[in-house]
Amino acid sequence: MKKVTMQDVADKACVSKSTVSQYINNRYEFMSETTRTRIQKAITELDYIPNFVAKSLKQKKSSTIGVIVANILHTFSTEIIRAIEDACELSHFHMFVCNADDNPEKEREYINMLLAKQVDGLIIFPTDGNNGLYEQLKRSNFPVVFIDRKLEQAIYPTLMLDNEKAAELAVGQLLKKGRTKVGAVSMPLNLNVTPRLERIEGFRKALIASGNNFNETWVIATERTQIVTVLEQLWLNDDKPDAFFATNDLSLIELLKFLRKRKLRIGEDVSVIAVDDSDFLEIAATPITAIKQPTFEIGREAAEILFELIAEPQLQDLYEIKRYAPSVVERESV
Amino acid sequence: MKKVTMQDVADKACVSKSTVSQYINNRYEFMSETTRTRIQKAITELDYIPNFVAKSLKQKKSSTIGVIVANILHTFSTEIIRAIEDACELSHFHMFVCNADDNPEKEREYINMLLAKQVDGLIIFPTDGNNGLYEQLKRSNFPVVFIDRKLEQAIYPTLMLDNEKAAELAVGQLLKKGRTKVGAVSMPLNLNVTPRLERIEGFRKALIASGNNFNETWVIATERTQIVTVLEQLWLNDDKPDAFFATNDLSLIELLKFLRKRKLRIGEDVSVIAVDDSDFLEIAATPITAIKQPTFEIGREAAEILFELIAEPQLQDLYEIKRYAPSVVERESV
DNA sequence: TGAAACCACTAAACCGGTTTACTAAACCGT
DNA sequence: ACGGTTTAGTAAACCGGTTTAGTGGTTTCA
Repeated sequence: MKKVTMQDVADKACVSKSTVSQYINNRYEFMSETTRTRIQKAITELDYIPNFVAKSLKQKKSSTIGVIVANILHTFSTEIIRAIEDACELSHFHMFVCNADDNPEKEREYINMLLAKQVDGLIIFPTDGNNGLYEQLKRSNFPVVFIDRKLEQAIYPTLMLDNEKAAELAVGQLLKKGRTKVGAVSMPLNLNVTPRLERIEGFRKALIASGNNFNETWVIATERTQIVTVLEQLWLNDDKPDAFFATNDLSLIELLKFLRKRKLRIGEDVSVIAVDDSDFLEIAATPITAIKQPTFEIGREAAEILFELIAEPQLQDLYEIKRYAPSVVERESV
Repeated sequence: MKKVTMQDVADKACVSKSTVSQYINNRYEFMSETTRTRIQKAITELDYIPNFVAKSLKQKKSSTIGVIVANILHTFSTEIIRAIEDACELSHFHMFVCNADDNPEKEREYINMLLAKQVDGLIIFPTDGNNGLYEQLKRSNFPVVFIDRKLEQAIYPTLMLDNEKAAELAVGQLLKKGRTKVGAVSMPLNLNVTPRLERIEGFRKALIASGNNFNETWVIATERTQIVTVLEQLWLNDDKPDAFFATNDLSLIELLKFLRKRKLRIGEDVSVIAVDDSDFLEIAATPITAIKQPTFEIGREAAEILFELIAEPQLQDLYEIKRYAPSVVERESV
C-alpha cells in the first residue's frame, strides 16, 4: 500500500499542503473552523501519519538524542537508560541506545552513525580512545554530556560518582566490623576507565589513612572470566583477605561465585561490600551490603543538561565535572 | 559550525554532486582514478559525514527497525534485545528500543512514533489492546514480527516459548522431589498476557495429569508489589504449599523475598523453580533451579525473519506461530 | 472613499541526498 | 571519415515535509 502524504491530505481536504502543515503543527491562528474540520476529517479517513524524516531534513533537527553506554550488562547502565528515557518523554525527545561493549572502535562507529542520523546531542559513557573525535565534536559545537568516566581534559559536562568517597565508605564499613585484611575485585585497570581507577585508588588511600596495610596482591583486577581463577590462586596462599570490596556488580557476581564454590560464609568467613545496588543483592546467599549510586538522578540530570545544551549550544563552555554522593545500603554481608 | 554537505564536497573536488553520491555508494564503474582520489581527499579534509536523514527520505527506507518490549525490567527482554542487536549489526540495520511498560496506550504511541520515523519493520512484544492497529499494519503490508505473546488471530510471524511444556517441566521437577502441595506465583492474569496464562494453564494440566490436586488458592497472580502481602495471608492458613512455580523472574524475586522474611529454607521447607534464567540465580541463598528460554535464538530468529519480510513484504502471508523448547537448568532449590 | 490592516490561505523555494536521463568526448571498426 | 559504442560525468527532478513571501478579499477607520 502506498504511503499517504501530506499532499494526499491536502487534495482530499481541498486545501494546500501549506495549510495542512500549519494544521499539523497546531498553528491555528488564521484558520477557519471549517478548514480545520475538513483537514481533520481527511487525516483520519486516510490514516495519515506525518513523515518525521522529511520534517527532520527541513528543520535540521531530529528531536532525537543518542546514548552510548560503555557496557549495557551493568545494572548501572540500564538504570541510567531508564532515567534518561523518562526525561526524554517529558521533553518530547526520542532516544537511540547503543552499546559500545567497552570497545573504542565500536564507540566511534556508533558516534558517526548517530551523527549521520542527525541526532541533536549525545550522552556518552566514554571509552578511552576517541579523544580526538570528542575534540572534533567540541570544535563543531556539538552538544555532548559525559557520564561515569572522565577525560584528562574536561571539555564537556561530566557527571560521575564520587568514587573515592564510595571506596572510603566501603572500607569504613568493613573496618567497622573489625576486618583488617581487605582485598578488592575489579575489572581490568589497564583501560584507563576512571571509575575503576578511582575506586581502587580511593580504596588504597582509605586503607592507608586508617592505619591498615594495603596489600597489592589482594587486588584482583582482571577480565570477568578470569576473576574466579585468580581468586583460586590467591587462596592457595596462607595469608588471605577476610573481606572484599567489589568495584561493580559484575565483579561482585564472580566473587560470590567463588565464595560459594569454596563454601565460605559471607559476612562470617569473609565480609563483602560492592558498588552498585540491585534487587538481586537482596536475595543473595547473604544479602549483600552495597554502595548505591544515585543512578536515577545522574541519568535525569544528564538528559536535562543535554537538552539545555541543545537549546543553547553556546552554553558549551559551562562544562564542569559534577560529582554525586554515594550512599550505603546496609544488609548482612559485612 | 555549519554542517558540511555533499555539495561542499563536490565544489571542493570540482565535480558534481551526483558524482560524489556515486562515490559514497561505491559505484565506481565509470569513475577515473583521479576523480576518486580528489573526492576522497575533499571528504577527509572537510570531515564530511553523509546525512542519513536525506538519504532515508529519498530512498523511502531507513535501515532501522523498531523493537517494542512489553517490560524492559525482565531479564528475558534484555537478553532478546542483545540478540537482536547482534543480528542488526550483521545485516547493517539500526535499532530503536522502546519500553511499553505493559501499557497498550504507550505501545500505540511508540508504534506511531516509529512509523513516523519511517522504520522499515517492527518487532513487538504485544500488549493486549492494539489489535486494531496491528490489523491496520497488516493491511498496509508493513513488516512485523511478534515475540513472546500471541493474538487470538495470528496475523504475523510469532515466536514464543512452549509455555505449557515449560510448566510441565517445572512441575515434573517438583514432583520428582516428592512435593505434592504445589503453588504458583505470577503477575496478574487479567491482562490476557499469553505466557502467564499458558504457564498457569500448563501448570494446572500438569498437576492434574500427574494425579495431584490443583489448588486454586495457591495460585498467587497479582501485582508485583502485592505478591509478598498475598503470600503472607496464604501463610496464615494451615494448609500451605511446600513448593512454588514462579512464572517469571520478577515474581521469583518477590517469592524469594517472602521466603527469606519467613526464614523458610529453600529446597528444604519449600522447593522453588522459575521460568527465566539469570546469572543472579546462581548466587541466590540457594541457587535457584530454572526453566531457561532460548532467548538468544528467539531474538536472532525474530530479527532474521523481520529482515526477510522487509526484503520481500509479500512473504507476509507465511506467518506461523513458532514454539521454542524450554530446558531445565538444575540447581539446588527444588 | 481610499489606504491600511487584517484574514485565510497558497505557491514555491528549500532541506541534502539519490536517481534518471542526458551529454560530450574518446575510442573503434570499416 | 563516419556512425556506433563506451566512458566519465552532469543537470535536474524527486523524496515529503517546512517556511517565506505573497495574494486576493474583507474590514476598519480617518
